[in-house]
Amino acid sequence: MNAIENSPLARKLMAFVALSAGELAVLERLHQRRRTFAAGRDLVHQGQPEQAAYILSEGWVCSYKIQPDGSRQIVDFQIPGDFLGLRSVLLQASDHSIEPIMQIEAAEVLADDLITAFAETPRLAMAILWAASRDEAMVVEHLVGLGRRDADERMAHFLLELGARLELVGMGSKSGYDCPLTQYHLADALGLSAVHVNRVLRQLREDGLATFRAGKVTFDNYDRLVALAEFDPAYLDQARPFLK
Amino acid sequence: MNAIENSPLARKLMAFVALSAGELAVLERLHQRRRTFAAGRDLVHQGQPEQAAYILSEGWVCSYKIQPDGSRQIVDFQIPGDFLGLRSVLLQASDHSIEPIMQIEAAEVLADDLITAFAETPRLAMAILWAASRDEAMVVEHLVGLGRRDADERMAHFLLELGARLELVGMGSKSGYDCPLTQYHLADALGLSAVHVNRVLRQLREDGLATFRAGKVTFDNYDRLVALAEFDPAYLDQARPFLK
DNA sequence: CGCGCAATTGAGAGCGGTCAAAATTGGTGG
DNA sequence: CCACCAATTTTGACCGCTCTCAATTGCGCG
Repeated sequence: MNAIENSPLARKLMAFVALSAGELAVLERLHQRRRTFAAGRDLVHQGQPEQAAYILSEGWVCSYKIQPDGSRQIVDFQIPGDFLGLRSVLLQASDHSIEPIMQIEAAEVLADDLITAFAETPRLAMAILWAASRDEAMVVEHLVGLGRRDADERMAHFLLELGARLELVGMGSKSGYDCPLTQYHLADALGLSAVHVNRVLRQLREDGLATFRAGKVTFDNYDRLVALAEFDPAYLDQARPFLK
Repeated sequence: MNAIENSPLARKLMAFVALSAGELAVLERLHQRRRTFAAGRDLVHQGQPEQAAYILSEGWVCSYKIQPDGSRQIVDFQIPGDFLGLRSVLLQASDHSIEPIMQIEAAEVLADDLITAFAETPRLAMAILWAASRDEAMVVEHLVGLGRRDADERMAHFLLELGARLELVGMGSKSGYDCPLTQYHLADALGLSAVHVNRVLRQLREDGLATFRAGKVTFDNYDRLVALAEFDPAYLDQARPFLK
């Protein structure tokens, strides 16, 4: 039986707080209303008023903004266990779009259900707020990368961050992970051209650091990659369950 | 008498919700514990556990991250009426540093006081969450700029955003505003070198778009500047008090 | 008056962009 | 199983934006 505690979200939250059976039950309740979305069809579109949030249980999505000139900047990717559109539940129109990279499964979460759950289980609320704040820290780190890292470091850092996130939900390790992104996705996320992304990937591969190929990322030399990226996962704050 | 409703924070929040006398009184209570900080002395330092948040009432500060190689990326600036360290009140160690750009005045806000205030006045809580979400949207827009705008557009967009924010608290207009930043601040925020910032500013000045000089920003041609930056202030969400 | 910081300007180099084309891959239907 | 098409990946040539290095100027303050 694949109980709730093996869901990606529960795995992630339990890295932060140990959740009781009761809290897990509340979490499970939030997972009703399962829905499926096709690749490429926007879940949320820039400018729309937003109503519900989602818990992503299968597949990857990306959040992005389109510029007037048509170029796209991906703000971040969400993987299983991540919330979608959490911040905008309470608030105004969405300022960005959300697109599934592949067919995904997500549980719709109504604002009221979330508020009820928070009231019942403060520790669960803490854990979810922790996750939200971690998402924010990732956006900030992304911003820093765009401002202050060159293309190689950016790519290395990106691959490592994604690996660390996936590891937390049991979908990756220090040797690598499955990755459905195209080089265009990488380009739009890293503020590079797709052509240059390709060159950077070749460089990493030829230097024996990492391989991005056929939907798989392989860390050929994890430590040297960390050194290149100056990757310090402190901002991910996933080293310690500190509320036992 | 300079009542609470003329404080920068109240002015800003009232662009979002009309606050009652009672709500304003609660807001005023949060402004006890006034403190002064000198320029250049970090309020919060990267990696420290953080305890309190602040409401900035006078002066400017910047939030930044230092890279291992010593370079600095400024994530955003805070102006009067902004919260400092709000997100990290509930949570772990700060992932960034906060430094006053000049001598500032700020009111320390304890987590408990904030929670009490939220419980008493849900509308005030809504307004503060709106402000927090607006801050996040600004970080995202900043990220987009670093990824997808060239130096001129970036600078133009930055000057316009700051102008719009200052206008909301009564410290700026479409003709310009006082700005205590150095060109090094601009460089660290925009992901450019200080040298290039200088060239970009000269360009804007010579093109008759905007002048940055002697602590003042002057919009010489607001509309053309907006066009260059493709500045769409929708993400600032400050067009409408929609909860009367 | 002189020190230090901020602003300014010039010259040269390089990272990453654009344009263009070819090779590879995966999916689809005959 | 094979042929074909679209999407993705790969590579080369050239260009330009922005960086670095270096020097100079301007300004506020002791």
